[in-house]
Amino acid sequence: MPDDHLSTTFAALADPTRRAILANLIGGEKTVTEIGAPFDISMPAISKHLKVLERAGLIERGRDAQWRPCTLNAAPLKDANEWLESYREFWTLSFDRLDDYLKEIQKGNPDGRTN
Amino acid sequence: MPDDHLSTTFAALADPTRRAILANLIGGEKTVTEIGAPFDISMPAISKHLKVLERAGLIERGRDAQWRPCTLNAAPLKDANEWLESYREFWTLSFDRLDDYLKEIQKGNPDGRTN
DNA sequence: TCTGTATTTAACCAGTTAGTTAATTACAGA
DNA sequence: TCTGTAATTAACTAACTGGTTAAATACAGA
Repeated sequence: MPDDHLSTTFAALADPTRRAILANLIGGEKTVTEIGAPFDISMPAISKHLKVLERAGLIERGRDAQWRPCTLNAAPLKDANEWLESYREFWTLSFDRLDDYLKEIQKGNPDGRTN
Repeated sequence: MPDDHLSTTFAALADPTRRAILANLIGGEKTVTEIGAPFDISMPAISKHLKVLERAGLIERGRDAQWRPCTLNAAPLKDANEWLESYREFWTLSFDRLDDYLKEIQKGNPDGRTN
């Protein structure tokens, strides 16, 4: 995995377990055990996922006795969102649009415009 | 890499070469050779990147004699964008906000609110 | 200081990724 | 049909990923 900021963020998001962890942290600070509870994998596996999220800057880890509470840091998602944003005009223009276009023709609107 | 839709999309985006290829296709249809030209890697390597992008549904490939023109299909980015969108309220609330908060206190606004 | 709980590290494994070079396929045109 | 160009496939390699189990570390409290 290349080590630039955006690549690290997208790579961290390319795993459903990690996305679920982030979603879970929306509810606020959680310990590692709490984070791991919903998943059917070992604690070391959770620990590794947390390390990936931490390296991507998507979580922060505190210290409270033997607990290491994690909190969400969504800041890197802002950059990811900005990257995606420049494609916004294209995702409406893709297949969906073509679909609409074809449906429009079938309805007897020969120039295919919906507005 | 897990094979769910969103994971495949994010994984495809987790590489700067592939993101650059997509950015390049904003300019319209391109052949494989044209796509590869800016990069210092072999054609087979480009071919593999295109296969990853195709599997993620981010490009489509046509046929014109011995050329295989590629076009951007941004549709999968819409889902990625929607996933990110649910974190929007949090990325303003993270470190940046904390920064603002600290600056606000220093300016002598004891309750740290900007509004 | 001993015990129990929370978490990480070490060592390992199977599968994937991103790249390589060499060979192959697909096609247009002389 | 032969030649040149476009692109993919094959075979290989090194590094990374996501998981495992077993061991180590860090801490609170009796």
